[in-house]
Amino acid sequence: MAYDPRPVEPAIYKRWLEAGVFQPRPDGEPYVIVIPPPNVTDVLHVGHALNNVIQDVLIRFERMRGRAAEWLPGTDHAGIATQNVVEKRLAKEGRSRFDLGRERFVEEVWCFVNKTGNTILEQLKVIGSSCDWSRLRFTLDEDYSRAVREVFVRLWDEGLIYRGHRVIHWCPHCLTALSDEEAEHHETQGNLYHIKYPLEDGSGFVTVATTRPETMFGDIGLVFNPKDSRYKALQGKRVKIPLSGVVIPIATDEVVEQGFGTGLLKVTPAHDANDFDIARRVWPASEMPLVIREDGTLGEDGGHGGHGGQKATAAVKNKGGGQGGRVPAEYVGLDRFEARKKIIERLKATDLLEKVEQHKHSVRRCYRCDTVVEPRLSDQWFVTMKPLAETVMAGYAKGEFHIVPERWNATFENWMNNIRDWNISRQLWWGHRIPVFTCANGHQWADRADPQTCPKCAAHVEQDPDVLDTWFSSWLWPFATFGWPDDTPDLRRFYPGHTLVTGPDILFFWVARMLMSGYKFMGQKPFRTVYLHGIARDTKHRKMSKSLGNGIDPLVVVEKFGADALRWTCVANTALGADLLLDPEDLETTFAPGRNFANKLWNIGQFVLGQLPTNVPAIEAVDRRSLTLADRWILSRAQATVRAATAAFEQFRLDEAAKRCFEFAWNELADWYVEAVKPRMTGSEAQTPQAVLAYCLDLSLRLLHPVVPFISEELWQKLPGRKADELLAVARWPVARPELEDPRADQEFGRVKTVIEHIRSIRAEYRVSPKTRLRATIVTRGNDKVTTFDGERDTIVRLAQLDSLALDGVPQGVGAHAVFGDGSEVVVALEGSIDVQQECRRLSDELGRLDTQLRSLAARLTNESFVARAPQEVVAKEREKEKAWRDQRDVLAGKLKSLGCS
RNA sequence: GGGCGAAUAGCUCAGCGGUUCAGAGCGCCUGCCUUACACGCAGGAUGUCGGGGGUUCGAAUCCCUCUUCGCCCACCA
Repeated sequence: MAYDPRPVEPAIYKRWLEAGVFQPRPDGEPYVIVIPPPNVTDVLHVGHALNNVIQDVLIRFERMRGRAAEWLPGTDHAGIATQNVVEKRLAKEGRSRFDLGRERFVEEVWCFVNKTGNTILEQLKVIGSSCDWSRLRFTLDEDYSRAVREVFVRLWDEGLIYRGHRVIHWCPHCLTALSDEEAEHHETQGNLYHIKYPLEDGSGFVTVATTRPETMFGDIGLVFNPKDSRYKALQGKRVKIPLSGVVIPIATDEVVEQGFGTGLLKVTPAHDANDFDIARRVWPASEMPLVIREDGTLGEDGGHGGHGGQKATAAVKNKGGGQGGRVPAEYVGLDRFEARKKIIERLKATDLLEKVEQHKHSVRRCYRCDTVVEPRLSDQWFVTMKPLAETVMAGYAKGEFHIVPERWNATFENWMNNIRDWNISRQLWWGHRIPVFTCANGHQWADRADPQTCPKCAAHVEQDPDVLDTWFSSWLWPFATFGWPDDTPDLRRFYPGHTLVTGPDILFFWVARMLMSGYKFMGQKPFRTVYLHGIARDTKHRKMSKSLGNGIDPLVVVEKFGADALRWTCVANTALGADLLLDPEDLETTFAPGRNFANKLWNIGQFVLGQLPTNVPAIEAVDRRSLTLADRWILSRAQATVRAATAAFEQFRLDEAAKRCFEFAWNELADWYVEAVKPRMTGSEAQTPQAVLAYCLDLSLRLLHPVVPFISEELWQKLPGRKADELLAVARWPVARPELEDPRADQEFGRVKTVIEHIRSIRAEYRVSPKTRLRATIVTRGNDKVTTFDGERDTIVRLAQLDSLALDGVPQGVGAHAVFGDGSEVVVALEGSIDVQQECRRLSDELGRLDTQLRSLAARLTNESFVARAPQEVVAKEREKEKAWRDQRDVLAGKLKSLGCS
């Protein structure tokens, strides 16, 4: 019967919850991880699974090592994302948020969040996440909101928050401003349109290259590089914007690259950050007309940037007459991309389009809805980031925290050292409302409370309508979750945390900013280690995403293969920081290894448990003299495994730790020890192997528990002597016992394995049925002591399926030979079925292989530089090897001769 | 334009600062339902470690360079 995780996993999880083992023990040194809070509306995808499995492995490892393990869970209100989800639902009913109004809309969102917000948390439980659910947080919790507000007010009072009038990224779909980080770069194949701007004086035209012709109604001038001799004559002249006829000046500016396009640049200050800077240098008094509305259509709606601050001057003369006539009527209301097409057609028709070139460039898109972002002049709240970043970098330089893998250092440093101010206002309704108040008399301040009247003049006050960027609340996660700004016991105990586990995609969004807020408000780092894991991708290396439809539903995987299998794949297939590649087309290949391993463990458990009496002696109570070579070998391997696995976990090499434990359980314990020990399991001699088996199974389960917690717990429960309330989840992590380390046993049992493998190999080579028992003889030489094999004679007989094994006798009749060690031989009697020709070929192939190796070894050893410069122990080892091989070769050669091979 | 990463068996990848490192899983071939396990057991085959150069006694492993992919950053009109 194969192991079925389906009934086991939920039951085990329930037991953990009931026992309260996920809450940190009251004593002991804390180990703290704060979860990257998933969006409340999220449903679990593989990315979450990977992220949370890694955290769970680390937290379970440290919990077993006796730390007070605190894994703080929670969710993020995710302003834009959540608002979008609810708006989409409203849209299905033909309604918009404007129909509801702000208050009712926010109620609607709360309603939705309260109903569906726990979905992902329940899913995290399904995959085994051992979060401290008693400390669950949400970024819109009352306490948490207080922290957000406190931070805002403090920054405001320090003058680190300011109103900026500048070109920001605007999403025409989400209808909000975005930060630089939220506008993702996408390399795009576009066009460079060469457009003719007629000179005002009718003396011809100049050509300007642009990728965004639809912005031209917002042009306030053209510039060329002062060094550009081609255009000297244009200085001071004016041109007409095609299709609108608005007259704009020509000037010079250093930033214009002569080699790009025509060397003439159209300046659209309200829709291009670079042009904004140019305009302020060249035409400081100029108006900056907005010609694309908030929704992405052409027209002049004023909007957030409508009050430009500067008045129109003579530099811009509106030929069409009248205010607001910059965009010709036929384009007003057209979507920007339609407008682009139409404009190009018209330009072509009026012979004002000189040419169109293909042009690859980076287009920014909204990280939430993928809409092409519109640069737009606007008034927004910004945080001055430089001082915050500098504090972090001072701590970073002192090594107060570090990033693994290290290769992210450069990226992190580069971003921090070139930090730009953070646009924190969003034109949304869902989120923390910006606590800035303005009275009728123009007094403005940030407030912890909601004032009704102005403290200075008692006038009526109004609160800023916008909300804060979601990340302005999540950047406080490591301390706001523990009660800050109050000085709580939790905060004192759990700050700073230890390991922050996340993907590199939110290094800037979240990690860097948490560091800044941590240093700023807590006076020190929020965590010691930032562990950046890979990203879940499909086999074509594409990020898994809903839109591509290449995702894998972790719950389907759990249903088909079990949570342990899912976890196994996440852990074993991702080397430190490497991406996790999964094939959505072939779940079997992707997840079967974990399921198979769980099944193997289950069966090892079935066997071992079946052998154990209720009172198994502890391993330390076993008389050392009763240990056989096989016992000593597996016990020694166990110690090596403990050391290797512990070290690997400590270094975040989860894949290595998992694989090492896998090898111990499967390849060493099951494949060799269990098979070797079977004959000893009956009778009075059974006590020792029982103790060894119990010890090895217990050890394997402990070591594997962080990775496959369910099956390990299930089996561990069944070990004899378990008290009813004992749980593996809080059992002690094994420590290597030096007294059980036995390098000699490693070596000697290694020889036993070699002999068995040789015999098996010979059997296969000569196609001897497994049913046929064979007779074999071992002739030892050199260090290959006959006593070694004598002690394990039964093992060899059993595992090589022999009839009898002679030691140091004279091999009878004809047989197949294998040489090993210091020229020792194993001879398998094969009267009748042996083919001398075949045997000759086998042996001479072997001899050939040996000769080749020997030659290269000899070359190395006769190389004086090698002997002189290589480390002594390397040379000594090579010498030993050479001697053994030489002996083997001599024996082989002798055999060939005696067989009469040519 | 700058930075980073990847190129190793048919596939997905290990190989953690050099001398049994040429590996694992899956797939493939040959035998096996050997009373824990066919989600298994045993035995096999497959790679000029992307190309070129260099350092060294010795290089998938370090340095340089080229090619191909991917990612991040940038005021690529």
